[in-house]
Amino acid sequence: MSTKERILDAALTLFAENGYDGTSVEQIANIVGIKAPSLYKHYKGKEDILNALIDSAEVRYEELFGSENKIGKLPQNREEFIKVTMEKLSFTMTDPVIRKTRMFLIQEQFRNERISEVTTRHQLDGIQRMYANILEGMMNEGIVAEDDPAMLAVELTAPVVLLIARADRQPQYRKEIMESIEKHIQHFCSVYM
Amino acid sequence: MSTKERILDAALTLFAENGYDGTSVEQIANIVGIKAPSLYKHYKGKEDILNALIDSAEVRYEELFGSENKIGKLPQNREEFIKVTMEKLSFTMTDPVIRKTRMFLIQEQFRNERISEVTTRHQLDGIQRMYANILEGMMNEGIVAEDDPAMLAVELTAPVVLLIARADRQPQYRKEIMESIEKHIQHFCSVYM
DNA sequence: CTAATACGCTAACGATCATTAGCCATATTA
DNA sequence: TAATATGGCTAATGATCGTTAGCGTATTAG
Repeated sequence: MSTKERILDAALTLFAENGYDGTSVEQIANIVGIKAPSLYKHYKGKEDILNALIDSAEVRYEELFGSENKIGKLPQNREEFIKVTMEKLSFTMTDPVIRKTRMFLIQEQFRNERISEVTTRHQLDGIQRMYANILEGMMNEGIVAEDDPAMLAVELTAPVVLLIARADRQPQYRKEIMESIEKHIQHFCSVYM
Repeated sequence: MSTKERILDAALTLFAENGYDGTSVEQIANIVGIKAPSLYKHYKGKEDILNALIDSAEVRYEELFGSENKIGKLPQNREEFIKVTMEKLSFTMTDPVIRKTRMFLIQEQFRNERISEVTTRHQLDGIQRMYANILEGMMNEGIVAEDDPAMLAVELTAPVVLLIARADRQPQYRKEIMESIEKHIQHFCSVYM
């Protein structure tokens, strides 16, 4: 990894942990293993690092939820749907970069309009559009009862997003939270499938 | 309002807007109309103000969701339930103190364990326990189909909480978000009532 | 081979931060 | 009425912040 990338990586870790204002340029440099002024050979300043991080958050959002339904082929029944969904969520929940990006965005969401928008996409639009696609496909195949797919996607994803946010906040309850998520998905399926 | 209260009030406004680390003691003093050092006649330091704010957030949580179902008498039908719920949500969404408390907590949720817990109560446990009570009551009276009340409360409140958070982030969409909330509640009722 | 670029370093800058010391006027209490 | 407490003020402190200047070395380009 290049120094420039390692700076971004360190900044993401620290911003997620302590927020932008709670992180000093020196702390970032420390993790990278250089002195603070050397950092300015790679970025114009602290704000520049912040913007680069938002850029990479946008890219990651595209990778996760972007353009087409990235879940592979459509689940063919309730059990398969639950299995695939839980796997994807478990990954989202534990992958360090995704997790840090989420924590970083949530803390800085009021800082400027761009972060507000990215946060909304991360927390709402992205996942919901993805599941709206999946559910619509399953409706067409008669696996899911006919309904507004966008609406159903909200009902499915909102509790999950909130519970994942709680796991970020209180990682000591990760196991129980994972069970709550599964319980919710089971309930969702029992109502709509 | 006493100076001590006005300091808390100013701090809440600034912490909600710029976060704890993004707010200086001088800014707080400016709003109150005193000089920064005078502030130390009322609080030991900045951290002390933070703790007092968390205290008052806990009190507010108790007032909003605490002990008993505070929604008054049980709604007797679907229309009444929607009306009462929308009123309560509209208040929660726009009341300045509640809104600022929410924004403050969300930004500082990773700062320490106490804030983590209060945030969880504010965002999850509080509202959900309240609606679990209401829904259970309505089940007993045969208005709502028999089900796990806690589960149903999650399905009802999670999308609402997420959408309110979005309204905090992007107030320019408040109207559309309010409509989304109503649409979701209608959908919820059409499924379970 | 030489010039230029990239990237590390130290030293130092001014700005801002939270906080303390100490002074003074007013209000409260003994 | 005297003593004390309250709550404002100015001045100043040391710490930390982000950032710049400028130097040296190694790599790259012409």
